Amino acid sequence: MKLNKNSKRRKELVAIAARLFCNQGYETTTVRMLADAMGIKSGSLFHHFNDKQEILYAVIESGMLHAIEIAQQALAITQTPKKRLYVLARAHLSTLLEDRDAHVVAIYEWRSLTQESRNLLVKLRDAYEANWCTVINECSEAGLLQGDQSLHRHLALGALNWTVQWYKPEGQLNPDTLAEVLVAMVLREKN
Amino acid sequence: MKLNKNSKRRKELVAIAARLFCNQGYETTTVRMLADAMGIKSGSLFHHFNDKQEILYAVIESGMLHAIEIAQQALAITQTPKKRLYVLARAHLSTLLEDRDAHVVAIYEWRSLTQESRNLLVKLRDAYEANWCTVINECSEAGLLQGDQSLHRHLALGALNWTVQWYKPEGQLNPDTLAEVLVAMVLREKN
DNA sequence: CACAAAACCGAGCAAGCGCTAGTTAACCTA
DNA sequence: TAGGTTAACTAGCGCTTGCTCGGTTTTGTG
Repeated sequence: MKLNKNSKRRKELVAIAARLFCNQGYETTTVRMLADAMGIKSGSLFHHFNDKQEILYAVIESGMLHAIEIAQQALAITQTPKKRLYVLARAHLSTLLEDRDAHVVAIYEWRSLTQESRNLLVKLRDAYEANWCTVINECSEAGLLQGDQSLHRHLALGALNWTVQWYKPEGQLNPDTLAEVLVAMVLREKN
Repeated sequence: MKLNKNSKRRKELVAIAARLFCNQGYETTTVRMLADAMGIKSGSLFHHFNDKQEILYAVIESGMLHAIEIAQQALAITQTPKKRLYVLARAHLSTLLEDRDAHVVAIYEWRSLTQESRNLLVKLRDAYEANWCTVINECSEAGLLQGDQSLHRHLALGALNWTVQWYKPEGQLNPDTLAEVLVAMVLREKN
């Protein structure tokens, strides 16, 4: 049995699975729950995916691919180091908000992936974080920040990723301002 | 059947459960695995806990109670706002390292708690975060930082909590320095 | 040393789990 | 309209899960 990984139907199912995995967790979401939400019977699920873990993989992969795309686009049209740091942070927030389900799942359900799946996704994550390495290095060379670059990167990404725990886009704080504050924090500028 | 919540044996079991929940996740850790690691049979587990979820609750509660204790101690003997921010960050890192298992579980397995358990633990979390509210307000009144205090708190706690993802205490970076960098970041000071 | 309390054992139940097998129905294309 | 492809269905297998319960052993104490 071979599956069509790019089928339109499959993409719909992945989005539905992302929602359930995000809300209830991977392990507590049964294939029957997934099938119900998809409007099919549980057996039919395995026409689209080889097993349950493959659905989890597909959810996380889709979120990461989209994140990489958005970040590359933002950096391609931006020149100065400080602005590049800003658009990267802003892009990070965008993906965190747009594909919130997928990214929450990536953070919380990582350990339910097989080792093989993890290895593949680590490559995607590294490809994404390479953007951060580049931009932080640019800021460093421009004299905008001092010290351990990987430490700056980890602290910045930590502060950003933690926003899924508390940030509500319908509140007073908008993502643009949030990204600005984060840049000011990393570059030690009053704002 | 009434259980002794403060029994010594129970505390040992909670520490063992924390380790398993941290390494494999709550849902994928079976009561049989727990019992094995504890050196008893699965049925005997329910002599100490009413149900599996109660073990999860006990793990998280113990971590939070310890964190509150450490933070209070650190603040009790420290005066100036900047130093208080430092010792609070340093205490946060200490608990994150000493009770790593419990805190990882608190972050990742929150959703497996019953609503009732969550409500109880939210009170503990609020009690802990009240320290951060206080100290950040002190820094603000001393003119050390400007702007939205809760935003500063969320970004700082995010950067700190994310350390469980990457920080290895056996590496070059020691916790003291890490806490210093974090304070500098929050207060926008070069370091 | 008696005896209550605490800790543990061993067997197993009822429910739910991921997944499979075999089949049917709708749709496209030659 | 025949043949193939895709997507869905029904039914249920084999196993694991959290948890129960009656009985037994160990431990602490007056």
